[in-house]
Amino acid sequence: MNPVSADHITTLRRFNRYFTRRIGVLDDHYLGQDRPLGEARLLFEIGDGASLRELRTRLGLDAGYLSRMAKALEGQGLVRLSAHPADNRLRMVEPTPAGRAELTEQNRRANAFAAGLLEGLTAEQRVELTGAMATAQRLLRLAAITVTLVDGAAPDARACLDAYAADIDARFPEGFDKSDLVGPEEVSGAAGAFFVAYEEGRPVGCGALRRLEPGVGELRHVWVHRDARRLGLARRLLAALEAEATARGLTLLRLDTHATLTEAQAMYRACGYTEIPAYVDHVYADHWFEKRL
Amino acid sequence: MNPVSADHITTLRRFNRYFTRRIGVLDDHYLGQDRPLGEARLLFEIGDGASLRELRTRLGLDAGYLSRMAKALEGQGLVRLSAHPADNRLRMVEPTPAGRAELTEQNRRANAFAAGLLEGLTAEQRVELTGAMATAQRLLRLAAITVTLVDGAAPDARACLDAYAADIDARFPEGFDKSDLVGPEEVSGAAGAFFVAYEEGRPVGCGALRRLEPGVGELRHVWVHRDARRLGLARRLLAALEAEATARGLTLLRLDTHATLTEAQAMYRACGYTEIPAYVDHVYADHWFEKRL
DNA sequence: CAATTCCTTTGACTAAAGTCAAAGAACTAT
DNA sequence: ATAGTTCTTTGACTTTAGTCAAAGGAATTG
Repeated sequence: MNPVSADHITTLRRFNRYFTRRIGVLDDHYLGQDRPLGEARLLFEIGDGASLRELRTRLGLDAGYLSRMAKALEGQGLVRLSAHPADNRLRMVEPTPAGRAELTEQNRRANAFAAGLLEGLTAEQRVELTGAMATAQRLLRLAAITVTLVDGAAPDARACLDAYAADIDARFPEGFDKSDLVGPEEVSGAAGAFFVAYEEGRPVGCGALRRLEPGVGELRHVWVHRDARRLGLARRLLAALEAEATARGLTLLRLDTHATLTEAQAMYRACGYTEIPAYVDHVYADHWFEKRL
Repeated sequence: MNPVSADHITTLRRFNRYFTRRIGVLDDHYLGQDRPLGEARLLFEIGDGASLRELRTRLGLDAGYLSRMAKALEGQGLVRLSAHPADNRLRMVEPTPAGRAELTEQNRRANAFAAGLLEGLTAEQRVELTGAMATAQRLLRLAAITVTLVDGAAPDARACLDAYAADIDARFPEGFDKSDLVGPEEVSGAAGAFFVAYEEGRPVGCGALRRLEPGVGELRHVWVHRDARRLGLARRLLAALEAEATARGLTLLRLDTHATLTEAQAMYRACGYTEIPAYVDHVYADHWFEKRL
């Protein structure tokens, strides 16, 4: 990793200070106008309903503390507590109509606050500001995503492949059959490698490397979760796969893809892959690429 | 004011939520590693020294609460309390060497945290991210600045003019004499107008409009505080002055400026002012502009 | 089916954050 | 010089946020 310049650190910290002081803190204040911030946040996080367990992990709260806050909200008539239909240990929390009304009001206030911030700007400046925020958020998210080598049989790996299969099943006119996915043994140990991208603990992307023949590898199942697209994550995955291939002494990488996946093809081209004739006959493939490492 | 689009509000709120959750909160956590957050923040805010009164307004704290926290920090040997030399009601707080050491450590941690955030990005992405943050901050600041009409004799107006005079005294090779400033009566009532730009309660810019002759006005002393430059504030001031001139039935605005103030000249040109021959003989003027409203 | 794990509740605390009002010393304006 | 204002301190509180451990019912696992 190249070292981080002091200028960048200063800019980030200055922005952070300014932003949290001016906006973050104020926003919190608006959120919990009449009730403790903890309760207001909890109500917000409950949204359309959730289990206590989910809330506990999402907000990082103590179980006892959460239990009491939920009871307090129930006492105020804002939420209803019930047992989970399938697992009686879990408790479900749902907003009542009064709770929903409060959420709507929270929302209205937050919107008014945001609108107030933008009001002093011209239309072009608003576009510039929101554009800059979107850019910053995209890059902050990308920076927080880690790409790790996992075993091909790991639950996260299989979960990614299932999600991948569901995604392309919906995209290919002919559908997609899961039997076409690589088996765990094809992407483990000497045979290959499997990478999973994690964002805040959840798998949001994957990519597999498989040995085709001596010196030649194949990339398969490069996939990014719908919510994590347009961040530049596919390129990160590709870079990890290529580095792994190089480390394994492979000098040529091949891959096949489907005509409908035009963005994928564009990305492969942009990353130095060139289209080649079919190197293998494959049900779902109609474009083939390779890159010399 | 044109209405704020819902898309912009959504983007801003989404960014706000993501940012405060991911960075703001964490940063606070790092700041107050071994001591209560309140004390850590107070120490940070004390910096190289401040009065309790200043801290109270800056942090918005209760006087009693602040007094106790300051005493707690003193008890830990981190700050020294003393009376203000000129005003014995005020108490000054200064960090001791131990306090400074703690600040340095706070700083180190915050830097490490910021560096960690940027680490996963390539050099170009870091430039893009910090650029976007700088843009966002600039526009958020601009949005928070209000331009108000004040009396030419108001203390804020005179304070701005004094700062303006000091600024250009340092820039003009021949210096600048304060007697050249407009008098309060020239920019009040029917004779003229005076605008002050405020950022979080402090005056950070000004501009004066003076009636020259029927239908013709003159702009004078358009100034922006050093800390508030490059935000686009001068244009805002100009817009306010022009709107006022229009409201007063003026159809032509004139102004003079000095050869050394090249950015000012560029701005006037960009805002539709055209250079004209001298309309008045004036010590500090060697360029003249006008604009038809 | 017994042991273990999971999830929530309850009791018993603590620390931090903040509020309010009274009082007193120091300055300011008239 | 006096009245009013400003700033800080102190006492006496309250609320919020959070921790820890014990306990019990419900699922899971060997």
